[in-house]
Amino acid sequence: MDTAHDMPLPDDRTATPRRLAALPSRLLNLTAAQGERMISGRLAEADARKWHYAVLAALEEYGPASQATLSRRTGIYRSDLVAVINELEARGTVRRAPDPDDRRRNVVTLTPAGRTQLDRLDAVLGAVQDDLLAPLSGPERAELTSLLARLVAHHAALREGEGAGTGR
Amino acid sequence: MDTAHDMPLPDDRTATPRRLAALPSRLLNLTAAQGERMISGRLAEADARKWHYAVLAALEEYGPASQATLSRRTGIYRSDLVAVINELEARGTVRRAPDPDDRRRNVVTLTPAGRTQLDRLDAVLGAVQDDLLAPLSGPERAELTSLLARLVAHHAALREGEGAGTGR
DNA sequence: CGTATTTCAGAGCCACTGAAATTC
DNA sequence: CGAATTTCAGTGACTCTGAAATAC
Repeated sequence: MDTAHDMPLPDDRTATPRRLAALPSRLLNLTAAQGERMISGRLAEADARKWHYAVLAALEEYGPASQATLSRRTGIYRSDLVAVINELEARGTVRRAPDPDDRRRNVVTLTPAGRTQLDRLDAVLGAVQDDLLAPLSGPERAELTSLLARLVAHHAALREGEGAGTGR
Repeated sequence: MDTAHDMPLPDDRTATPRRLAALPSRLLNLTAAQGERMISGRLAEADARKWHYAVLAALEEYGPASQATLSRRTGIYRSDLVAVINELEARGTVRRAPDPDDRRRNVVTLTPAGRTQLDRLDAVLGAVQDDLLAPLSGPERAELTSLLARLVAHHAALREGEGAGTGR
């Protein structure tokens, strides 16, 4: 028997083609998009965007840093980071000041309000991860995270070392 | 001991904050983005985009269909599907004709050239999946795919059953 | 009438490029 | 001089909204 499902409706007009249904890159896209939707929604309620969290987290862990360093640590493009810092500064969660040791740079510093906000966002993001991974058990979540982390590390390493040889 | 690694360089200015490093939603984003980059690059060499593959695959599996049906099966927005069908039609891989039974509709049909192109794209996409999942063993790839598929199914089901409010 | 389909016009976000001005 | 930093201006892809025209 293969009708013993309580799945709602494998309607013919909404059925997903087999080639697409099992395509890892597609599943990654869909889950990532779902996460994005949840996160931007829930963060908007806290007057924040996901980049805010990344910057605040980097500042909390490593202390004050230049924008270029923050860009490398968060993966946000230097160009786009400018706007993010503007927003954070406007909310009073970071301070931006010229670096006296190297006058090309700004030093970005976490404020007490920023620390508080980071805690708030930690809670929000934690809840979202929970909703996102709801159908998975604890060990399964750990397994998924570990597999993804390995993929990220692998491709990050490739990006690093593409100076001379193949050029892809 | 924690120096027994052959990882290249945990440089201080490029180090990823712990909060970000283990965040599932972030790992999903990064891997999905990596896949996107690879796919759009490799597909461009075959004069295609990923939506092309989705539409061709749907047509191959279920036969001719209206654009609305294709939209439901591929997840492409009705609005955006128009351009995709235009592109496919221009390449001779699909045919679009008014449906005599329901004159609101177009019937989109796969051409022989479309079938050939689908085979080509199958090969390209297969190779990309392989590169994307390179660091994982066979069973690990299957595990990842299965976990992701469960997440997708779960959230898709949630989206279905929210009828009352929005009217969709 | 309400509903479905195709289509266009456009908003918003994101990743990314390019270049200018400044400073090292 | 070359290189790094901040900043702005802008492109292209993708998701999604809204509305019009047509037909059920």
